[in-house]
Amino acid sequence: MATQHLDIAQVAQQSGVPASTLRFYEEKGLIASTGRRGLRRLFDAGVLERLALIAVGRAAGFSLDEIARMFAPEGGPRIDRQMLAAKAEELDRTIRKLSAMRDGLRHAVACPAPSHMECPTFRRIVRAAASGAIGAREKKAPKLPN
Amino acid sequence: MATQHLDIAQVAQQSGVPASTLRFYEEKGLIASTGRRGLRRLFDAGVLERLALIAVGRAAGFSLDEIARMFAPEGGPRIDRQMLAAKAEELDRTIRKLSAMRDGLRHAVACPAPSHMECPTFRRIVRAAASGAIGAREKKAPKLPN
DNA sequence: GTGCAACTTCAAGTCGACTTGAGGTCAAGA
DNA sequence: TCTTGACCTCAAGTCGACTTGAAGTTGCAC
Repeated sequence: MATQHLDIAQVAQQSGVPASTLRFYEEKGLIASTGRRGLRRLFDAGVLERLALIAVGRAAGFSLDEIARMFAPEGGPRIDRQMLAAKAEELDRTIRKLSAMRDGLRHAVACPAPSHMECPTFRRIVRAAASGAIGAREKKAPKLPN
Repeated sequence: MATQHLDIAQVAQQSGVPASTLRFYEEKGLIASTGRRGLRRLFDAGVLERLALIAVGRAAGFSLDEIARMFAPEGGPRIDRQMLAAKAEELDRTIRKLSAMRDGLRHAVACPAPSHMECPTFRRIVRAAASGAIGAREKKAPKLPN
């Protein structure tokens, strides 16, 4: 045998991704099964890495369709580098905002002000984090596990 | 007049948040109107800051309910500092993952490998970003505008 | 006083990402 | 051979966060 084959239950167990989600991802073209044993899907071990990639992409706020577009064409139509660069920029802005939010939360933990909105430091942090976040609706943000 | 009053259309225009969303947020208790002119809601100018806060919270991946819990009780039951600290930690982990993802994307832009999965650098970055992201499903991550 | 654009309420619809349920199939162990 | 349990398919349901639509009301310009 070439690479190791795992059935769907093993992939689910090793990745933590439910079998129902694996089927759903396959249907969406995000992962591919390499065959069947009876009815059961078999996956190449590489699927685990791919799932990790999908998880990270989701964590970064990309939709499944975007992830598919970014990584699906293995040797396909050629990946859009400009799009990737734009995504990296987007991510960078997100990171800056989240950093401000984190600082704001840490401050709130320590701050004695009765309501955080009355604390000038907190308000300054919010303003920093919010610059541009408002008034330019596009999509929204995701929630990370772990 | 004490503070400046804005009607819902002005708030919508200045914040970029649709009036329907403002009504929805009010219903959820995230913002409060200070009165009415006829049927029309009037808001205190401070609502703009509050909306910014909500936007940043969303960008950080918090649900509306979580945001409400974090900031709603203006002088209320007392804010849960431990929860805020935990959120800050969570955010910090998210930020590290997103940073890895961003680096991965930037590398992908420059990398000549035919498929990114075949590039050792990219795979290393994915592994770094994924550590813990997989196998510990809980929720998912946000998508930031702007 | 009359129009009407812009607001109001309330219920229902939408969207992405899955999950759940009903009914079916199969490989492997007793 | 027969059971059984884990998988299969396909349709429908769920959840959060809004958006849309129908039907009603009203401040303000004329």
